[in-house]
Amino acid sequence: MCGRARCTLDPQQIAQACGLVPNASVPTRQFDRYRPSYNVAPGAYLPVVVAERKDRESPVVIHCMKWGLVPSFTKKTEKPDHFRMFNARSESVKEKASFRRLMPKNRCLVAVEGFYEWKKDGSKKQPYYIHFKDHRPLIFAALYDSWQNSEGDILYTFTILTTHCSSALQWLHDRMPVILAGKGSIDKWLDNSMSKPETLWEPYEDSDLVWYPVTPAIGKATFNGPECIKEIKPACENPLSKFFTKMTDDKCRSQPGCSDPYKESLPTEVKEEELDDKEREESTGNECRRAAASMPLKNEPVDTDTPMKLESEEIATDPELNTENISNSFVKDGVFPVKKRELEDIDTETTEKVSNFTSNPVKKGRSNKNSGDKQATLLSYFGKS
DNA sequence: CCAGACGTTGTT
DNA sequence: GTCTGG
DNA sequence: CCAGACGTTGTT
DNA sequence: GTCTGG
Repeated sequence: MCGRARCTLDPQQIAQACGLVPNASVPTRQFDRYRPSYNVAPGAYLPVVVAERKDRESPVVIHCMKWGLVPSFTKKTEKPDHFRMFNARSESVKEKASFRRLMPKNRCLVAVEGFYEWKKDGSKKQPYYIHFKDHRPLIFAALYDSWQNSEGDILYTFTILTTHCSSALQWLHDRMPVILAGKGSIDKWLDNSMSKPETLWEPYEDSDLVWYPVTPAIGKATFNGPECIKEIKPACENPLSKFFTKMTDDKCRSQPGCSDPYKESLPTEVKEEELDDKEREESTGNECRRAAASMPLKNEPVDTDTPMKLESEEIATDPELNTENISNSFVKDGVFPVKKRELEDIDTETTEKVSNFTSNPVKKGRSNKNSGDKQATLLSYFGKS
C-alpha cells in the first residue's frame, strides 16, 4: 500500500524532520521539479533525502525524484512505468533483483505530511488520511535508482518500502509504509553501511499515528488542494454500526478505526484526539516536534539548485514566473513558493506511443495526445484564476 | 555460453 | 546489474 | 493508488 | 476484465 500521499513540505521542513543539522543549509538537486501537493501519486516528483556520498558522515542532499522505481537496467527505449514498483515489500526486498542491488548504496528518505488509504467495503471505497497527531512529517524508508533513456537523459526514481500493517491500522489495510521514527532509525537507514536494516521494518505501532475519513474525490489524481485532507462525516461502512445511532458522526469521527469491531476494546485517547482535531487547521510550519526538541529552528533559506553536469535538460531561467499569484496562494496555505514552470521530462513516449496512434488519428473529446507526463502547475492547484 | 526476467496491490 | 533457466 | 476508457464504418 | 493515464 501507500500509493497516495500529501507533501507540501519545504526543504527546511524536510531537513528538520530528518534531524539534519539545523544551521547547515541542505543542498537541493532538481528541486524545481517539485510540485507541493495534497494528492501525490506515483509518477510525480517528490523531494527525497539522500546521502551525497556513499560513506558514513557523508553530507546529505535533497534530490527531487520521481515516485515509482525504474531500475537502471530498464531498456533505454522502454516507456518508464512508475506504477509497477512504487512500493517494495521489505520482507522480500533482499531477494528481488530490482531492489536488492539498491540496498547497499541507494537508500533514501521520503518526508510527507501524511498518506491516504482506501478502505474497501464491498464495492465502496472510503479513503482515509493518515498522519501524526502532532502533524510532524512522516519519514518513509525508500530506495532510489537512476535510469538513462535513449536520449542520454537520466531519470531518478524511488520506491517506498512497505511492511505488514500495525495492529491499529489492520482494519484499514494489511500493508503500510515503513515509517522511520526517531533520529536513530533515520540515520541508520540513510547510512548505507548499516547492513542489517531489518529491525527498521517493523510497522509503526505508536498511537500517535491517527486518521480520519476524507472525500472520495481524492481518488481522482487531479483533485488537489486543502480539500483533500478535510475530514468528512464518515459514512461508517460497517453495516452493524448503523444500528447504533450514537456511533454516527461525532462518536465515529473521534474514534480512529470506528469501523473496526475490535477497536472498541482498545484504549483510545479520544479527548486528545478531539482537541487536536479542532486545532487541526494547517499551520505554517515549525510543527515538527522531534526536530524542534533536538534543535532550534532556523529561518534562513536553503541553497538553490546546484545542477548536475549530466542534466542536459536543465533550464536556466523562467520568464513566465508569476510571483504574485503564487506567493498569495502560498501565504494562504502555509506553503512555500516554487517557480511555475512546465517541466520537460525525459520519459516522454517514443516509438511505442507513436505506433499506437497511427490507426486512429482522431479521437472523441479532448486530449488523445499526451505530451509527456507533466504534472500540473502550482497555479492549477492553488490558484483561483 | 546466451536469453530472459527483474514488481506490488488487492481480490477471490 | 545479477540471477535463473536452458 | 484510483479513474476512465474500452470501437468500427462511413460520410462530410 | 484489462489497459492507460494521472
